[in-house]
Amino acid sequence: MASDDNLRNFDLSPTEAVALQKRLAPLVEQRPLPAPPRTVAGFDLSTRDSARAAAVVVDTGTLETVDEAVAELPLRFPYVPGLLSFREAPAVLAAYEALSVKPDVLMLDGQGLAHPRRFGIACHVGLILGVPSLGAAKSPLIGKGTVPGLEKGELAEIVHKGEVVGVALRTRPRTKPIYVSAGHLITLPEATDLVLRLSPRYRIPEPTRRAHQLAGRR
DNA sequence: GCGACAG
DNA sequence: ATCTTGTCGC
Repeated sequence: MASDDNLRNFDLSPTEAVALQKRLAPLVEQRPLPAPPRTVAGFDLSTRDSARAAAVVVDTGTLETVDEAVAELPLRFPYVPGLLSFREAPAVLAAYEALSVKPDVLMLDGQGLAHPRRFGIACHVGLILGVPSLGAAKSPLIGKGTVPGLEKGELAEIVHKGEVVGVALRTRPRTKPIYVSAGHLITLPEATDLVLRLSPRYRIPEPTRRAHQLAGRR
């Protein structure tokens, strides 16, 4: 149908991409997960001439990797802050399709609602797939001055235009925080809890760490 | 108008 | 993201 064609359209100019974000942002929903998630898939990619995306599905209870996949696609959009999904989402979606085990939640390396137009890559991918998603970024796009306490688990809300759009979360003591925000079909508290539980030892949550390793460089 | 700016 | 070895600190 026509709506599906719109959602999957990445053949746009930066100006058109911004317009599309404004049109799709209202469709993103923040709501509780239907049930406690058993699996979370982390996505990451390495880029050169083409983009190599990797997806790793992790069991939230044991932290074991239960499935993984990679996909390679040519890069067709430049890196523009605020428009990351138009560059990375095609490869991420291909990696998702290649998975045998479909995850309960998607963890993207970037922002969700903590975005100037409330439409970071986690919102975009989650909306396209209709699957709960969250953004766990290594640096902020908005909310730069938000600093949480130094102990693991401490957080500080990222407020933008009067709204709490995410949190800066300390996943490791005295180490730079991870910026968490809801993508689609999940709440911020749920996203924050998941990221923390999936970061038992390192700053970067396990799903993302493993996907980063798998995407590797060539 | 001048900076800032996920990966 | 990518270019790149050793090194300081918990």
